[in-house]
Amino acid sequence: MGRLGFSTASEEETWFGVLVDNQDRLVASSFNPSRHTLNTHLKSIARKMTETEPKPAAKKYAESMIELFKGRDVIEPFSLNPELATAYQEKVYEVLRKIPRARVTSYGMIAAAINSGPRAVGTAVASNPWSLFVPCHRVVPSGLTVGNYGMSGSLDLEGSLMKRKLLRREGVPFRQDRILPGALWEPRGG
DNA sequence: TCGAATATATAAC
DNA sequence: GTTATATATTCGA
Repeated sequence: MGRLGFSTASEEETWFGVLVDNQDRLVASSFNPSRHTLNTHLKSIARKMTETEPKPAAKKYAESMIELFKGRDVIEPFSLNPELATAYQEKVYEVLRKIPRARVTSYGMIAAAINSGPRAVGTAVASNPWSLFVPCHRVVPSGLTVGNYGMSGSLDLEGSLMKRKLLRREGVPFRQDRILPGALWEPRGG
């Protein structure tokens, strides 16, 4: 692994940051209202990499994050650096990337699709390094509540509210605090 | 509502 | 290496 690049952008009182490798592949992305929390989080990820020397990075990813944050599609292609993912996590993330915009699926449905268990899927989804680019916010509990969302590592009410906001902006239909069943998307096997 | 089952990941030994 | 502990869950009673 060569040198890592780092880039941030800000919008709507939220900070967005990406780590990229020397081939411009995404190593990680994250966002948080607190710039400090965001930096701390990305730095802790960077420490896991074999080298962590910063370099000026492609700003386009941070800007893409803002597009995704606003619920829009991103045309700009991106590729992912898989170094941080285990084989099992890759299987889960492969499913996540297929979830269409404005749709959701559940931890259990993913588990069924890859012959695993829902709690295991939960831990994998929770450690998704590529916030927004790999849409882990589209995974919800089977009861179609919003469920949990960790922003830059922290699990709190803010996270849930953010998850709900992201889904609503994409066009996921809600009634009160429940997602309407029509938004449910079933992962096809493999 | 509550407890058990469940498949991973991680830390400690 | 191996074991213990913790999960962004689920299902049944």
